[in-house]
Amino acid sequence: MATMADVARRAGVSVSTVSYALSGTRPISLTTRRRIEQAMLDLEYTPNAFARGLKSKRSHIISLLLPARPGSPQPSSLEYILGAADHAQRCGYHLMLWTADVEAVDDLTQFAGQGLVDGALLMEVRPEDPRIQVLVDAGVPFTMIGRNADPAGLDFVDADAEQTAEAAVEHLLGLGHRRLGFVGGPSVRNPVQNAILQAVKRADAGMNVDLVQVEAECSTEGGRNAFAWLLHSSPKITAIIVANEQAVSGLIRASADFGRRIPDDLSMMCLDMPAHVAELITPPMTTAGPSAAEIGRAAVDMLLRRLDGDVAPARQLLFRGELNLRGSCAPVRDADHQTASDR
Amino acid sequence: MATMADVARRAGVSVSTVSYALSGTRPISLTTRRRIEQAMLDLEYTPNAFARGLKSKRSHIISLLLPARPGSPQPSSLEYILGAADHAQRCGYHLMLWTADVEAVDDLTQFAGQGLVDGALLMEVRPEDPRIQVLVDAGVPFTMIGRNADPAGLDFVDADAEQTAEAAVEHLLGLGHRRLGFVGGPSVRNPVQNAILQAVKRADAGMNVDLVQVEAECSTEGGRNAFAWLLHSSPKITAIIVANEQAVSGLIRASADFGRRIPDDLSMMCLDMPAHVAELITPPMTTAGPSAAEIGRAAVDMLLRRLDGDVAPARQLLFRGELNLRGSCAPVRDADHQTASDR
DNA sequence: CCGGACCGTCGATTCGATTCGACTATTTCA
DNA sequence: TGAAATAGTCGAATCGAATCGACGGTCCGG
Repeated sequence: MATMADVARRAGVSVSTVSYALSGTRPISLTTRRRIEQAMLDLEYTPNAFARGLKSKRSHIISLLLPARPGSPQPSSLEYILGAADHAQRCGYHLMLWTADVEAVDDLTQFAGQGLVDGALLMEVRPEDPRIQVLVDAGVPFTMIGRNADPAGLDFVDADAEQTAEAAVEHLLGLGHRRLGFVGGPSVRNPVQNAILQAVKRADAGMNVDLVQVEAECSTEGGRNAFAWLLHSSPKITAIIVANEQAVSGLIRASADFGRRIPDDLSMMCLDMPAHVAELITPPMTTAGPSAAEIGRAAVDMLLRRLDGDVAPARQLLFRGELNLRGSCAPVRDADHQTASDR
Repeated sequence: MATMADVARRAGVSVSTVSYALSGTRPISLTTRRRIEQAMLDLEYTPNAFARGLKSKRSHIISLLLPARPGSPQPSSLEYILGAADHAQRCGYHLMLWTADVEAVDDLTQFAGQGLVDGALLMEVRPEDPRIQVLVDAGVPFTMIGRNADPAGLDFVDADAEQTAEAAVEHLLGLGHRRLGFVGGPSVRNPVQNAILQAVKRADAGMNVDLVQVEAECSTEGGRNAFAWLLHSSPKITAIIVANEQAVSGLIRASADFGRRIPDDLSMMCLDMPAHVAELITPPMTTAGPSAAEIGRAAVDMLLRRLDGDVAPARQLLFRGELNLRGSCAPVRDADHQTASDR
């Protein structure tokens, strides 16, 4: 309510002096500073965000671009959001949510053009993501959480898909599994899918590993279908790696329907699933992947550095995915090696 | 980038004319309007949010106050957030996240004083919630999602705890259960807990229903402890109603440890758990409660109405909780009536 | 045919903070 | 001792849009 002019009047100085006292841009004598501070306290003065933003071209607001149809939420999104929001706040920034679809280019253009936000965090980045060009054109600095097909020259934070895939594959091979399945999401050219393939190839030193990959829709039904397909293409399958949170329920349900007990008959592991969700599953789901909250925080850090004038070449940060062993993976049973096709 | 002055120059009119053309506040001739629109297109003009906010005292930003320690997120929060964000956006508003703790009164005071937001949505409202006074003092209109101890005169949207409790209790009694348990959260004076108690009392027409209530911490461990306590105080218990998402994993785990199969030996039902989470559990969890996304939307609606100058007395909206029957509740077995104490 | 009601437009002021140039008083150094 | 640097403060311009009062022109009714 109170304005700078009010404070100035009460402290018996000019408006500019108050401003300098607040920002520290120019030296102010101790006595004057004290009077001003007292006046600010008395009047409960809070600088007006708009006036400040108008003149200084800095809003201290960053936005989180999260294309999300409400109704089919990914639980892990929440971790990113909270991780980012919390950290941004600690750094003196506000976090604004932008949920419009990836394709809503015009809306985004307008949003970016308003000058409301200092920068943006991009989530659910697609290989060819139209939002990137919009932000570049509008001159809004941004950091991606995930990455597009050609991220050269762009800042991003992402899970280390190669390393995570390797850890996951290694674990299952170590348990004796040789016939693996992979369930991905519907996104084109999922980097994780590729990473798994590579990891299997690399590890496959005469082990004769079999890998079947399938893309599932993000729903229980999608998971069911994926499971049926997997079993159809590789009846002797003993372990499944899932990179699609929303399909897990269907996979579990279907595996029960097909009479495959987890982990006795079938091991299952999910990538990038939050711990509290994994704990809910019976048996508790073994997972692999970095902490979403931490990635969110790192993305904020990276963005804020740019806002502070960092002109270094594009920074790209990968997060190691830890393996969280719970109860959904078990050593392969010997019987499976011989006769696993007759169920 | 382009300003109103640029547009005015290009269209050969004055700044004020452009402004009137944009807002429609005063009549503008068709030919002039067209020239202006063309100029705006040519220059890709977007009104500056700060200048607009400074002059008009309206930011078209609302904030969502969601005290959340990242690390222990409630999956249902995400539904509220996305429901609210999406709807706000549709209504031409931006949604800003504020994650500071309920007790961080000073931070909130400053935030509210900045004039950045037109209004606020309050989540995780406590019986005695200091944020309420802060917002009232700052003159920031707000709507609560949930309610405090004395919500008279305040706008809120909430689940209809009485009705939901009644539906839940009725369902279990209908299945023959007479020894019930209730697991609540750590919040003081949880209205749901009370509602359950009342519902049991009301329904108890000589049925001789037994109800044991316990508060659990929001964690797997909390759920485990609650289960042990429940079993200790009421060994013959056959059904549990849970109003604490984060304790469910512990309850499930403990019930397995104690050899109680769900739903054969023990029925379990969770209030206000999102469908996609309930589907993950084995067996799929029966739930009761309204749609979080819908509540989020309704809260936005209510708030925006106030921002549009609605001066009606406080609006208070309760949402019916639908029962979603999945697989975690079953008819009580007759044996339980006679000898359920000897496990 | 003249006065008032409207229409369409413009100039000037305002919102509240930032910042540049200028000015005074004091200090520093050659 | 005089020139230059420094500390401390002020006034005024500025950011970009909203809005009020005013003004010339058109139209209508009496």
